[in-house]
Amino acid sequence: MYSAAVTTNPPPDRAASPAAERLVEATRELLWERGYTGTSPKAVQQRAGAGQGSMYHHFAGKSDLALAAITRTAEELRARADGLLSGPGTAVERVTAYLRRERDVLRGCPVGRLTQDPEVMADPLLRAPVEQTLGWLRGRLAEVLAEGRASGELPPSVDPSGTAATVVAVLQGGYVLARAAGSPEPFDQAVTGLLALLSPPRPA
Amino acid sequence: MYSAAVTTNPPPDRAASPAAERLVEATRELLWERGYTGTSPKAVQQRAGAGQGSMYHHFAGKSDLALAAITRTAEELRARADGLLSGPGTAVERVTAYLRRERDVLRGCPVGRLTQDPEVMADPLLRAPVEQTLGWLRGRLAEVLAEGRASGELPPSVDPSGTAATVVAVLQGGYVLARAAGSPEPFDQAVTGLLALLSPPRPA
DNA sequence: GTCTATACTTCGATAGAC
DNA sequence: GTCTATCGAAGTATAGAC
Repeated sequence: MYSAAVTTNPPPDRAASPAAERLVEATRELLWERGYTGTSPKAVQQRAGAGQGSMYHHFAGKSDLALAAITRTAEELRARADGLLSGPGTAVERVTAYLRRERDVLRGCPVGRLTQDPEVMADPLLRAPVEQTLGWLRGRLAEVLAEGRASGELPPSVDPSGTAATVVAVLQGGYVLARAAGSPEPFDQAVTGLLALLSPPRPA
Repeated sequence: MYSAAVTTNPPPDRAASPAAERLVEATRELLWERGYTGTSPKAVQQRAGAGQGSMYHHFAGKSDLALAAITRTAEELRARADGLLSGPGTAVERVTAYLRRERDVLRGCPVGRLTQDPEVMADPLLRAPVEQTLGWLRGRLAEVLAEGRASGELPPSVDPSGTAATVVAVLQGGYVLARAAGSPEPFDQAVTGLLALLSPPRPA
């Protein structure tokens, strides 16, 4: 019941016009790179190649633009994750595929990043997609891990909910370590370390 | 060799005067709460109860103040972690103590947070303490995990470096999940899930 | 050491012409 | 729909008096 139903809908009405569309995309990029506080309307306009008037015609203001951007980013993340977690393979294979999927590690997670922005977290409208997306991801992973336990791939000692939180935390924290180190290496180490714990080399 | 040598030195010269000291503390708090971009000199002055002139007398500017604040925060984190990791108990007990230590989960990690601030990461002076602290933490944890493997507490399949990255990532990512959820619960779940994987209930 | 005054820029938004 | 003009506030500092 947690699963997809993610038909590739056309983007929301907001992006009906080309200018609005470019504004949303520019905002998505800037929120990812600089966060909400670090992103000014002017910077968005410049990256989008749109003028002041155009921006305020299509959007009520900075937070309205951010809402459109965050909503779309959250939907994308969810669709991508669900594609792998609901794909072919055993439970452990699917979790592994998700953990090992190609990532622009040094850029970090465009959703998790927003978590560090007090202005985003203080606004219920902006915060909702962040909370929901990460909540959904934990839930979906818990389902897959529960499958793995039921099928005997994973030992009964594996608690699906807890382990799901561990898995997502390793990803989110892996990004932090990678950025601190200026290298994707710690991210890969963290993932490898987790997988070694999850499916150890056939103990007696 | 990674271990302490952390004598409780008096704070750096910077904080010799009471005003400078209050400015550094105010900056530490604000960096934690709002990040570098979100922290203005004026806000620092107000929280410190110091005037414009006072601040610019003691510090060259915003980034100089931030350097003093970040340096101190990094030193504190390291001292606290080392206290637990070099304390009494078996290797797994010490790692567990570190993972379970009391934390203000919703506030997150004052060092890991800076990782999301492009202005901090772009400045080598500000970035260095972040990189070093998290690097040191991974190294120190790897040492403790290696002890645990040598003593038979942990299976030979546990790679110290990788697992150390996993442990730190779970903490950093746990903060992210907690902030997203608005509750410490996912953090605790992630830690519990990790510990269950690290020391499973006596398999055959 | 600390204060006040001043300066210049950017932020986030509105107004009204086209 | 988009442009330019304008606005009041805040950001980040410098200058010089006390």
